[in-house]
Amino acid sequence: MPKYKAPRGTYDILPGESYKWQYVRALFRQTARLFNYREIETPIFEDSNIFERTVGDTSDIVEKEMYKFQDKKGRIFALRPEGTASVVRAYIENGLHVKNNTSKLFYLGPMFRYDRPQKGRHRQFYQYGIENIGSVSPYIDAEVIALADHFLKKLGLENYQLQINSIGCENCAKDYDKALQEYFSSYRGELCADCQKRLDKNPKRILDCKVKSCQKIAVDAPSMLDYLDNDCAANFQALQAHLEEMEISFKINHRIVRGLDYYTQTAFEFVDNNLGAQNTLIGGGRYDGLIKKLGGKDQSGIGFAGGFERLLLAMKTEKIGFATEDIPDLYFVNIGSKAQKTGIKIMQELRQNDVSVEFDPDRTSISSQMKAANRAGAKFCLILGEDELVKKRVILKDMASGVQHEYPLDSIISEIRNRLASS
RNA sequence: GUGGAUGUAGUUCAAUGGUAGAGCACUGGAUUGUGGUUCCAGGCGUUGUGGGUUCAAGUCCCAUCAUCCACCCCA
Repeated sequence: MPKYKAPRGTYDILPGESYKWQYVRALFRQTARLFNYREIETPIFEDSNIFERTVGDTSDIVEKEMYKFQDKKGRIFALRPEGTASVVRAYIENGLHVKNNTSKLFYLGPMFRYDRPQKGRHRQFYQYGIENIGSVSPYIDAEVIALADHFLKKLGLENYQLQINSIGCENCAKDYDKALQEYFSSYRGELCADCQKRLDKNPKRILDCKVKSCQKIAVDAPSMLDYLDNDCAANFQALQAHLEEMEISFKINHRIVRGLDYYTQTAFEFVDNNLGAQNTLIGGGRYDGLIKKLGGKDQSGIGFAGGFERLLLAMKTEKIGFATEDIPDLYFVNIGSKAQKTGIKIMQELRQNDVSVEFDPDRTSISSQMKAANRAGAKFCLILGEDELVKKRVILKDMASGVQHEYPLDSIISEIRNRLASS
């Protein structure tokens, strides 16, 4: 019936939900700070080349999911489909490497992909993520994972699993792709149509296929882990050792293939199987060529990103509570216009003293004002009528207990402040 | 991009092709100076939109848009 609706795949975060978002965002910021990451905000649109050159121009994201548009000068921009490329661009452009050898950055905000909406998937969705640029130490891989794990635990989630893999450096990956192509070629006719395409374009994806006949064939496919060179293998071993030191449980899943082209070596996912088809809570990995590709020094980086929607879904299925919804401290109930005048002055003063006050001038009867106070969840009611005005007193009522007392007008502010402080 | 299901009041849902209804929520009152319980009263909403079939369409058909779920992809 409404004339206008939110665009497909987008949605409004309404007051009944927004406090949950505040809560998870605050928790992520806190967690990032524990590990000394600092917040960065980048534009939500960028030169589309930034994504096309890094995410991979054969990936679905740039092939069909980007919101691209031209501005009045004909420049081609894209709404950011992910965060890493933008952060790295900002890192290079602002010379952040000069200040420190390594940069530890986190971000949060909306991302955009022209996808078919489904559970846990939207066209405008909200991600949080971190990037650690400049270090090649596998300890950092472990610490990045630890941060993600810490965050999920802090939220109270329990039903997730960490899966790790190494997809090797560029050289290992090449050898491995070749090996896969050799292996799967002999089964070409038995693979599904999609996998036949994947065989030429991106053979690793066959390992991920959900078609049963493909899975059967994939069981005996060569493992990436056998194709890692000495460095990559050592790093992967070191990562596992660090995770064990940190007592973070994980599972090696050599079928993790991150979708974005820039990933190398460490790849990991936090998966929650109660979420439905879109079950990746957090995904991340190391990206070695990315910084150079965007015009920076030959540095390495590692990071992850997670979707807030899926986080909220997981919290819902695990029945985890949030910090309470915002409610007013006080509701002002007035009877008569004279009382209202005095009340307005008191409210002004209360708000200047950090007391939140609600008042509805459209409600006249005291009964209806009390009802509204109750519904708003106010802790106290301030009741002011003609009688009190004459006595220069006001009534303060505790809504939970129903107990009320009169106080002199000139002491009410401090009385309320004391009562709120002790409640 | 593909497939399936679904679109009726703010919301959750009813209505053998024949005058569009209920619960919850909301507003007012009972209580003209006191909330939560209770009772009473208050509902035209282009039945998502546009066509078509029919004497007659919320109901059947087509298209379109949207939602949900899955494929795909990914956070």
